Amino acid sequence: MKISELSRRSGVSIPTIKYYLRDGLLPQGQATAANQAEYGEEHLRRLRLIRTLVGVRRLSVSAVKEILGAITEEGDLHQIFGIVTDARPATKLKKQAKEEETAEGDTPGVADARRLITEMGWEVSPGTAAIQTLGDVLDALADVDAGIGWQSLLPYARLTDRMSELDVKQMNGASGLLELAERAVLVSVLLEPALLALRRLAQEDKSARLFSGTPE
Amino acid sequence: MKISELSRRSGVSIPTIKYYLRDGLLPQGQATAANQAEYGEEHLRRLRLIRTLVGVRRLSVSAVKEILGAITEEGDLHQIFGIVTDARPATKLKKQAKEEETAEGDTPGVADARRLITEMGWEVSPGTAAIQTLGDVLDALADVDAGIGWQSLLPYARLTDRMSELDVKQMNGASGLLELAERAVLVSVLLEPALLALRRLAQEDKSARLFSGTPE
DNA sequence: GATAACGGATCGCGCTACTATCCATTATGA
DNA sequence: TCATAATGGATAGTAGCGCGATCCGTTATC
Repeated sequence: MKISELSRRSGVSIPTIKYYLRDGLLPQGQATAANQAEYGEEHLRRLRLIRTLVGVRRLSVSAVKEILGAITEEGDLHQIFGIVTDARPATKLKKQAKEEETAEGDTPGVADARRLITEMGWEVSPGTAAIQTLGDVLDALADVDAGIGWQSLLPYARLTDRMSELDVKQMNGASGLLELAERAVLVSVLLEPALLALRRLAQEDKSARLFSGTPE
Repeated sequence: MKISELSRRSGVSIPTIKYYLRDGLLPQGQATAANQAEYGEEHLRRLRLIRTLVGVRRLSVSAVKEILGAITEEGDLHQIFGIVTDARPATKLKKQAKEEETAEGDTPGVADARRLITEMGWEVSPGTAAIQTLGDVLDALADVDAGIGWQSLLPYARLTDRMSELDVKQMNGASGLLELAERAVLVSVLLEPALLALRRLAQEDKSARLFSGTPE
């Protein structure tokens, strides 16, 4: 398959494919001459996966690159889950705002996040990016004085614990290791917007029953 | 309070504050002269909320603007929830990819999303953006042949249903209507990255127990 | 043997979220 | 009182991201 066919079958323009090739998102095809290369079905699968993560999940190209790197390097599924978990969604902000940003120790929020993890009995690697994310949110909640602390998140944590059991159940039925890894990415990453959408729908349903038509 | 004090107390640079004022994210201060204006505590609160949504939740400035508009316009809490739910997180993609994008009817995924909502007994306005989001994910799952359909999402939906009950419980204790609306935004929007982080931590825990050290 | 497609590289573009600079005006303090 | 600094308002510039457009010399195709 040449690049034009790859473009037609994937619906991705040739300049975009070239861009992904340059950036290392998509592996180079088998070169047959100085200016000819052959692409296979794996390239098509890859390309579809990339477009799904970028288009639907709205990950940055660099984040997708990290995830694809994790898939490609051989490793057990737990390692893949770990790297996928660590993949950062977007760019960071500048400094300013607070000194805590540059401090080398844990922020109060991160300490609370670790408390929550201990309370749940979860065993996770202590440097996971998710801990930082959770800590950032707890810091922000404290900053705006929302009255929502880590204990308030415990019931949420119990629900996500059950969710993750569903997640690992979705992993059955994949054949090869590569396919299993791709499936892990889909379940872990692509389901995220779906879960948020489900929560918002459920919120709308609940808020209709409780708050509608009852202004101050 | 003048702009320099607002900047110091919020940690946001003066040019950025000016930018938010221009963009209508932050209401203008009370003008006391041609080149003097007075800002109050509400401006400080607003600014902190903006920085939280942009910095922690990583919403785009335009999305934050929509949400703040929803807060400010008087309305019942259910309306606010609805508008917050509809607020789009990022920019759209170009066309191409599939013809379904431009089709005016529902995609198969959106139809499935509506089936799921019916099955859950949820009552939501039929034009909610969350339905589209959910449909997009279902379409993407079908495209990559993941074997995950709307029925697979039912157990997830039941968990998010319980989550939303927690969410509305968090709404207690706010005094004014404005404060209630801000709280709704925090619970609905700011908790999203926290929930994803919790799910990832739980996934790492579960995958460690099930998959670690068992390569092909 | 003309034409089209190929790969590879470079340049440019539209968008976002700011940042920097300039300006005339107004507060501030020795 | 008068130099200095800060203010609001406007305009212009910036960095990064995700591509698209174009040129190039080479190679398949009819």
